[in-house]
Amino acid sequence: MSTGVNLKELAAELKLSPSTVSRALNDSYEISEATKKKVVFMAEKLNYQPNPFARSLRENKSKTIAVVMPERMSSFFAKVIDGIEEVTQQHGYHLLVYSTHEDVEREKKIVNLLMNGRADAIVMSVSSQTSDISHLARLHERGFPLIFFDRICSEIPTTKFITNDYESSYEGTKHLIQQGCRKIAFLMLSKELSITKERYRGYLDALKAAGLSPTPSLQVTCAHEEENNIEAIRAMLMSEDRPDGLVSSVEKLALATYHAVKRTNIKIPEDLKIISFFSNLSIAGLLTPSLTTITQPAFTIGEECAKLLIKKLTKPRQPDLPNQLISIPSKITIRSSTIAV
Amino acid sequence: MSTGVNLKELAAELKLSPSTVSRALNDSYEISEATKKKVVFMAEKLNYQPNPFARSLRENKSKTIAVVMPERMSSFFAKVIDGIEEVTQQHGYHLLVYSTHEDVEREKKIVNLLMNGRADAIVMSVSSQTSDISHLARLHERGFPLIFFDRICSEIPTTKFITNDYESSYEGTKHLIQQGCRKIAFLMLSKELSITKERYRGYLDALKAAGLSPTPSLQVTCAHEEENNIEAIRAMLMSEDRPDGLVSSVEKLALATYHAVKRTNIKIPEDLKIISFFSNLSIAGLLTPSLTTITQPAFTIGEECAKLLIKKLTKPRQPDLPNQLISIPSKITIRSSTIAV
DNA sequence: TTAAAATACGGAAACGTTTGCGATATTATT
DNA sequence: AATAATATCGCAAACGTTTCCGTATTTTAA
Repeated sequence: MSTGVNLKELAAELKLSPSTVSRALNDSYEISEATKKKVVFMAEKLNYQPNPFARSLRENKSKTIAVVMPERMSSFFAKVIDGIEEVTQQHGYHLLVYSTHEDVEREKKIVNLLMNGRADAIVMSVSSQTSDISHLARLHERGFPLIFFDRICSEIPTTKFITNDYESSYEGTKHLIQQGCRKIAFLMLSKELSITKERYRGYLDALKAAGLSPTPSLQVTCAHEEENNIEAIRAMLMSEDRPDGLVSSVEKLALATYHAVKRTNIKIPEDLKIISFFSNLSIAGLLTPSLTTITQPAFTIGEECAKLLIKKLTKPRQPDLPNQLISIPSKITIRSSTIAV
Repeated sequence: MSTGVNLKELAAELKLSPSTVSRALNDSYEISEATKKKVVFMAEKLNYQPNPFARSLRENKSKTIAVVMPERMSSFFAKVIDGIEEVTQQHGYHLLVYSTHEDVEREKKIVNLLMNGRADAIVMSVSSQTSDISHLARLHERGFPLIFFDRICSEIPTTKFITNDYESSYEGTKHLIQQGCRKIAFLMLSKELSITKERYRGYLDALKAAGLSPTPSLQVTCAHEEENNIEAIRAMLMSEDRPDGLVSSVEKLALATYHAVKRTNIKIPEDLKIISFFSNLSIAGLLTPSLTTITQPAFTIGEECAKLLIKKLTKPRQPDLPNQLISIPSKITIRSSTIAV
């Protein structure tokens, strides 16, 4: 595979030195307008493309951002990356995308590989297994630009973008209560996850505010394997203490719940009302009955992550990413799954 | 941001020359086992990470593969990338991922950027707008490794991975006919797309084989905007010549059809039977009624693309990617949406 | 015992950029 | 008119690897 002409060849063609050509292409003040024109014209003509690795080596930056997330087949993460790409592409940045598949070991391997400077920054959402955060701490201590979104790592003092997990969960639970629910289940992934902690807290506080007490058996922690989740949820739905309402803290568990319900004779919303954090709006409306959702601003979260990073990476003397938690509110859309009958 | 030690510093620490250390780490036969041990040990101790750009510059390869696809929020493409990542990660390759959002201009920009060698190969599925393929032809003429999947570009003589589009569509249409359908609609994206051409051909041939003639007004070409698609489909479903069966050539149009049907009093499968190319199996079972699907082997397609590329890129003297069309069969799963009543 | 071959390592060039510094020619200043 | 300032460009180093080549030492062959 032959890459096209390089700087030296372009310079030879112009009877100029490589340094002059380089400066001309980078619009340096040291070069006259006349030669700039000539250089740019010839560069176009020969379709000169600067070698990205030579440039990266020299400038010690890659114009690349790495995105590390737990899974690819999730409309939430897909939208976040779309948002990131939207702004990074405008600034000529490239995206390395990695999926950990909820596996910490894979996450560690990826993060360690990224320490060699292949990317200028990392924006990530941690895996549900992540409890040991030494790999992330090391990254940050080295001064590597690191941003978290959604599933954050609060111990690491950097910028994190989330939605208002607590409030949304509180409001969602409150909505169920207002619709007459008294025994409300809560579905979550690992309890270590920042989002489950916050959403669980909102759920509990809403119960308490209504004078309800949580039922431990109705709080089920799920895993990666869908079929197992469906069965666990079905068992819970059919138990003695069966719930009349359910809050799912993530999209996939709402789908698992619909599957579980299909295996019973439970009726939604008559016997069970459901609300879930959910990003795939098109699907939410197609479920039967349509699902009341807490919609995270996925695309915006991605955009904001990228904007901050681009600023940090392109402006000359930027400080470290501040230790702040930026919350962008979700929106609750009431559909049939929580309509009182 | 401080990257760790480099080769020179590591060599100094060991009182060896950089060349020796480099060879030791690359397990060269010129280095004694004793010093290899010492070098590897010290490298581990100092956490030496080779600079990827220096290596890329020198070796003229990036250990990176670019994936270019039309959209990210599609379970099919997500699964394909998962498949690609599964094998590339095992070989230490990285993935640059780009979404064209079905926009040719964006596709061209991305492809042209990729010509500078930032990636060692491209695996792509073209946008629905792509009719001018000069950017892809140029890429291939330069000897750049290029693989197509799903939405291929048949004019370019390289390897393409698809599913058995024609046969699956033929069988799917035949299934509708067997269930009693006589007026069968066909939904597609751009007619330029390889997949619509093949799937449309299968549809037509199945009609012909059954002695049915296609109705032009039942063949609707959709676009990017979901709401427009829904309305176009609804209009078609409510027209004089309303269909009693429907084949959707892509997943998103099946969802649009369910939305359209919700706005009418049409009953599935009583009034209308539906089959679609569809990858999100979990969702297919949750639709009401559950959707009969033609499931493409998305993950496998990704794996096969990656395997071929890895072989081409890592083995010493590999020939160019052969001009071949590799078909991996889809699987039809019959669900309620096509059950005769 | 001596020449040849194998072993183990170092020096330096090369990959393609960017940039500090020096050099020349041109213009402005006094 | 002599000097200083400015404009424009080239030389060479540097980024961190890999690898060609040379060299010194040791081993093998005759």
